[in-house]
Amino acid sequence: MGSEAVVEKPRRRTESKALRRQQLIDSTIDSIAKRGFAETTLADVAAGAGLSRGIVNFHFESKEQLLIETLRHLSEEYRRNWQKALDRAGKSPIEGLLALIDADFDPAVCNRKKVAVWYAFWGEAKSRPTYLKLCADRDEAYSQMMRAMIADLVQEGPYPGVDPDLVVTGIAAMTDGLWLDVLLTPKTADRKQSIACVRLFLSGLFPRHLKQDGSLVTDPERSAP
Amino acid sequence: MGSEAVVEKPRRRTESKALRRQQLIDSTIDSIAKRGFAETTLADVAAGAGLSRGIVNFHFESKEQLLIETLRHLSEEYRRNWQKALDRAGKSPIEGLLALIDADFDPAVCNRKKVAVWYAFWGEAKSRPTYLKLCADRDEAYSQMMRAMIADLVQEGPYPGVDPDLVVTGIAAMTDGLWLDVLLTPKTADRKQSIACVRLFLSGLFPRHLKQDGSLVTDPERSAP
Amino acid sequence: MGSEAVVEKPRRRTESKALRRQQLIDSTIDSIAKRGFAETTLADVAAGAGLSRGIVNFHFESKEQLLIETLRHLSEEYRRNWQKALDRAGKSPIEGLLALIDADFDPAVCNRKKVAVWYAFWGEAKSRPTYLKLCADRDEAYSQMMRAMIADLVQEGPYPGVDPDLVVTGIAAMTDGLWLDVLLTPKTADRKQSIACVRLFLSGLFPRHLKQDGSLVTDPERSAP
Amino acid sequence: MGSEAVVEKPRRRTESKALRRQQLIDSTIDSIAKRGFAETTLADVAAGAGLSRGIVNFHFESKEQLLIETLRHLSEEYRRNWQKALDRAGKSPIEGLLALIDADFDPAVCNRKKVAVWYAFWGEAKSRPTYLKLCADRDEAYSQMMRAMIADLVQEGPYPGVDPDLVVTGIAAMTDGLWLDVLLTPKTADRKQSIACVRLFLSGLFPRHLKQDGSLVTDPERSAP
DNA sequence: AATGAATGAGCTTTCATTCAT
DNA sequence: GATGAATGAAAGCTCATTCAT
Repeated sequence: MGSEAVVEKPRRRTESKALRRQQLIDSTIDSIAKRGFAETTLADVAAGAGLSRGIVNFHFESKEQLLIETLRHLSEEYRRNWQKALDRAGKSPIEGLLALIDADFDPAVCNRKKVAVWYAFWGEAKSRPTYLKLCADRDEAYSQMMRAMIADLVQEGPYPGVDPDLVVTGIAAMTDGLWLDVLLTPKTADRKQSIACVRLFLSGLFPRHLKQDGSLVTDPERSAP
Repeated sequence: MGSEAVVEKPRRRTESKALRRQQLIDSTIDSIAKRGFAETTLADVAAGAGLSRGIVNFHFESKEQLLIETLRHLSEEYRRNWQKALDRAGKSPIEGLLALIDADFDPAVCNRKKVAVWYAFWGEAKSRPTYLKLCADRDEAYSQMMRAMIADLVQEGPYPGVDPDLVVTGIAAMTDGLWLDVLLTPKTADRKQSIACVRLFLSGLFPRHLKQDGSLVTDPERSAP
Repeated sequence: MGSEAVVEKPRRRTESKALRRQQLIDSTIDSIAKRGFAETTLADVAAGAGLSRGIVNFHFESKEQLLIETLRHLSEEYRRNWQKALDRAGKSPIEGLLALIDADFDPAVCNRKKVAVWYAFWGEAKSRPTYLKLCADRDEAYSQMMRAMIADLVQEGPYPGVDPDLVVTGIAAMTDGLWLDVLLTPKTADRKQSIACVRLFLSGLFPRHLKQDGSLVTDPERSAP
Repeated sequence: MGSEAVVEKPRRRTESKALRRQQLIDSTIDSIAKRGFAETTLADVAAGAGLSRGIVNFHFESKEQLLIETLRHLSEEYRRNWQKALDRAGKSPIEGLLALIDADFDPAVCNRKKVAVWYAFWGEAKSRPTYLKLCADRDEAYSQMMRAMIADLVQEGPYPGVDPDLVVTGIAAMTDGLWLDVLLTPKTADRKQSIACVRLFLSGLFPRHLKQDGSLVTDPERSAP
């Protein structure tokens, strides 16, 4: 993580196209994180992958196409990460919700390099419709999945008067904003604190499921008060 | 707001330096919002301001300096906006807090153009230390001010077990994330809903001050429960 | 003729070298006619022949060599065309001359595609000595053959004061110029008119052999005046 | 003629735009004649004009635009040349016609450099609609002007049975073809011979005006036969 | 014999910066 | 102060050529 792709051994000239594309996407992510979006050149990307200058236009149509594929890759990786977390989590809504939140701060997706790249794409989204669409789609997939979960939780509570849509919007927003802290103040932002932060706010809304310290309310307790 | 700067009348060749600088900064904001950070050129900026090509290097040291001044201007505008809101607000912590939140979604600072530019700078922050510093400072100023307010609120509650730092982090994060919605899904994100969203989460933490529907608890009620 | 070479059936990997070379030359002619000389790439040529990218450098030394062979092929085809016409023509000088002129506007050599390619090579001739030589040789072969024919005609007339060399130069020039009309104004230039044009000019010089309407003077008439 | 533009003196940085454009067009003509169309790069053109690399895209939109303007310039120069010749010529049709033919072989327009460039453009005409249009227009202007002249001559003769359109086509074609000789065999092609060639063919069609040796028939003679 | 991934030189183009006016 | 022509470095991209397979 964070280092330029290094050529360990003189690699065979012909590798599978998919592998080459992945190498180039990885190098693109490295470069955007390191140099920024505006300063990333195809020469940087090629050099980072230990390949020759013309390679990108060979495997991708253009620089723009490479960037789009990079964003697509990032999106896919993000989606797979929370999907996997959900698969592993307990069946109850609150367990699923917490798994999802943990996943958002999993070092695999939430590290300074990846976050920097996400912000780079968001930063260009307004002026590039394709990015806008891909970013909006990512959020939409995440939100849809979480909405059902929160709705169940509200019913289970029950928590009358809590609008699930508003909760989803808030959690998703808080996550993105906490990522910004990872980017801007990496010293003070850390996984544990970020998760605690989200749980604190949730505990206020869902006291029958979550204590203020972020720990889960066990069923016997819940039935009691 | 939102349109390229237009030259209404043949302006006098000699205007004050400050005015020229402001014109160029405004045009820079317009261009970043319209074309994106990476695609903004000095020619665009000059043309947007109705001025000649060489003008930027005359009034600013370089393109980089113009961008830095633009970010500084944006930061300053943001700070003045919440400062003004605070000055106008009631003296109690909860009133101040709500005023602050409202200010964050004031159309003057939270519109798609300005938000796009903020994200553009955040997107470049990792690779440009100066931006990083300016962005972190903006957040720090905001957080410091809010921290005192939340601390008072927690004491006033009292809300034992609520960590003011965590609350500040969460609100600030949620705000930034809600801005992203303005950028990515302008159709569905609006001021009223954003404010409602933040208040909902606050109501969970500070029930003696804020009802779930986001309205203020009046003092007599509070003394009751 | 006129369309890109199409691969009808999965061809055997091993075809005779000569056939491959011919395929590539045909594809080169198609590409130059379609895209122009400057825009013709080896990838175009290979794709047009339904073959792989590296093929040209395999069957020809280089792109330049392919182009030279293409010009050579064109020259050869042109020469064979008038040769064949002469073989078929009557033995008299005027019959030979008319056969030659007809041959120059035979659709096999004088169609918009082929003419475009000829002009493409002429267009590059000044800066490429090899092209210059090949083009000059083509003209020389044609002129030499025609010179003898005209000389006979002049003697047969007799047409004292008509310089055969000048006549040859003029006819050859008119032919090339009429080809340009095929290239530039294909709508109005056609075989019949082109032939009529050349014959009109010849009728003025050789009135004992050719009438103003382009038809042949029969022997009995000729003896008369 | 024929040599690269040379920088005689350290020229002032700011020259009129028109002058710069002309310099670049001249350099383009030099380069196409020297290196050919396909091998002419903007770097060559800029260097030939003694200017910096980026200059062409500054004064012309693109390379293609420069080439189009070059062709336009060439066309204009050609038209002005025969126009001027006509203005100077005697009023009679035959005098005008001969002046026109002389003009076509005037060293100002018919020299190896210029002819090479004309052929370069003709060589690319099929695949570039703009060139095609410009070239066709050039021919059309020339033909229209000459058609009237020939029609008068035919009437004056009278030369019943001579189709003026066919004569115009033939003369124009012969001219273009004789230019090709200047390009391909500069040693043997010269102004005097080219003019003699055209006149020879005309003398056959218009014997009351032109003798076989190319000299003019004086009026008294004409009335005689 | 044939393929097509890979190379890298060189192209057009862009653009921050300079500077004579 | 302000202009905009000019510069030249560096970008994205093209493509002839090479070569492992």
